[in-house]
Amino acid sequence: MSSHIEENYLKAIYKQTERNKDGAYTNDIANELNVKAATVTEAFKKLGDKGLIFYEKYKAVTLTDQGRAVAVKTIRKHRLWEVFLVEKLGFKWDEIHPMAEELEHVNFEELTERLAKFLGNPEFDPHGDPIPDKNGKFAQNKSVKLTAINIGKTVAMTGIENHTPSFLQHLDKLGLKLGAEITIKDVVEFDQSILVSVNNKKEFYLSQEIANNILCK
Amino acid sequence: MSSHIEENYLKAIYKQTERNKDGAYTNDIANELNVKAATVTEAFKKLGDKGLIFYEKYKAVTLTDQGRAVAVKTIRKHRLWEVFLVEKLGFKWDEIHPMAEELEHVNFEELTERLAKFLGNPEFDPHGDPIPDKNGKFAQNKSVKLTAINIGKTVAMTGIENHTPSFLQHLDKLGLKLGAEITIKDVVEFDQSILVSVNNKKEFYLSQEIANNILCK
DNA sequence: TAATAATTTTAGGTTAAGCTAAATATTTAA
DNA sequence: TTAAATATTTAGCTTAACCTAAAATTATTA
Ligand SMILES: [Mn+2]
Ligand SMILES: [Mn+2]
Ligand SMILES: [Mn+2]
Ligand SMILES: [Mn+2]
Repeated sequence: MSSHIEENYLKAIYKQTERNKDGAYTNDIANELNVKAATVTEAFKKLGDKGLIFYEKYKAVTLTDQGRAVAVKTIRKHRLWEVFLVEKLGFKWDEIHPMAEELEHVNFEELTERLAKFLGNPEFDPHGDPIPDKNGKFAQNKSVKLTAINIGKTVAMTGIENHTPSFLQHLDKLGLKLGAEITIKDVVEFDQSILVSVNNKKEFYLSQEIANNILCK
Repeated sequence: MSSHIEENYLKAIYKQTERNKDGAYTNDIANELNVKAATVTEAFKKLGDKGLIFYEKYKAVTLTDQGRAVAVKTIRKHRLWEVFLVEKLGFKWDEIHPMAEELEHVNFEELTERLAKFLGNPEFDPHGDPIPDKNGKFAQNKSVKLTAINIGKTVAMTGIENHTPSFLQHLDKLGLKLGAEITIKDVVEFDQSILVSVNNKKEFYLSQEIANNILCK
């Protein structure tokens, strides 16, 4: 299994396990990576043989320490390149994911570490996601969903839980970027949408669906 | 044929054709890419079918316009990343080739063009090799080999014809980097080695072998 | 120019990573 | 608690990119 492909499987398993700590099911990964379930079963067998995941037929898989290390390193590379693309090359946050998806597979430890230093050892990527350090440690960010904030409170936007370009572009249009000060003005009982003001300026309604995908603290 | 592999073949054919305008022979490419001759024959057939090279059995192959465009774009990406690695990340010129060899295959036109701009649209890479512009045009650099310079003349070092780490490291040790002012003090009749001074300071002998791999103007 | 050497191609095989269709196992719901 | 639905695995195929060994072609040299 080429390292490129291996890294994509391990990263997908890592992310799925973050959502559901049982682990990752065949279908989860098939959907994430746009391959068929049968293909994933084969991949699971090989990753199991290599000691990168725990695999038992019909059970959700989880990462071994070794597998997790590969996944976390890949995430580190991905997020560092995303910072590079935004901070140095001026891309917008909705444009960078596909490029980082390729750059993350260039494997030279010295390159990664020098890139990190060049960027000032950032702790968060342009989407507010934490960048693990070279030992695999993530900065703790105890953010909560915007839907959990009470009326009257003001919070700072720290991240998002949906990375699709359409969601990101919509946030841009609303002036909602990382660091924005959001005040909860009201909650509509009928549909749970919320009335917010941003940086004490613009005021508008956000659907529950949107508010659920915004993290803050 | 994955684009990654295709680009490596086309780049190798391009470079070989620069050396020998007949084109590239099966064995040339097999040696360059560390694969067997039979593998190259197969690749030639596929590249021929795709309209990227002109292939006739037992003849040297040459690039079509389309194939040349891919090769030149790959060279552009390679050399831009080399500039990045040296100028921004502080790598030395003997360390960068393997990393650029991977980075060159990340294919997003906008990324390449923004990288170029970020680097100040450089015309030469850290080895003095010209970087084609986005239309595939190379800056003309009419450099000549150091062995072609007469006694008494002073020239500026502009490039090299050998990119091995050991050669590059040796040049470093001698203080010979791009831009260095080299004065030809003497030519030894016995072995054609030359006595040079660098930046009017150090003076030493260079074997013909070495002098042949140094370009200047 | 004929024999030898070198190069290239062909034939046949392997491995990785994907696929579809069918078989099997697990989960859900009547 | 069985039947139906869903999920996973197995079996068998395909394609790309490599390989070795043998055959064919081209180039060199005696
Ligand atoms: Mn990826
Ligand atoms: Mn991100
Ligand atoms: Mn390459
Ligand atoms: Mn170079």
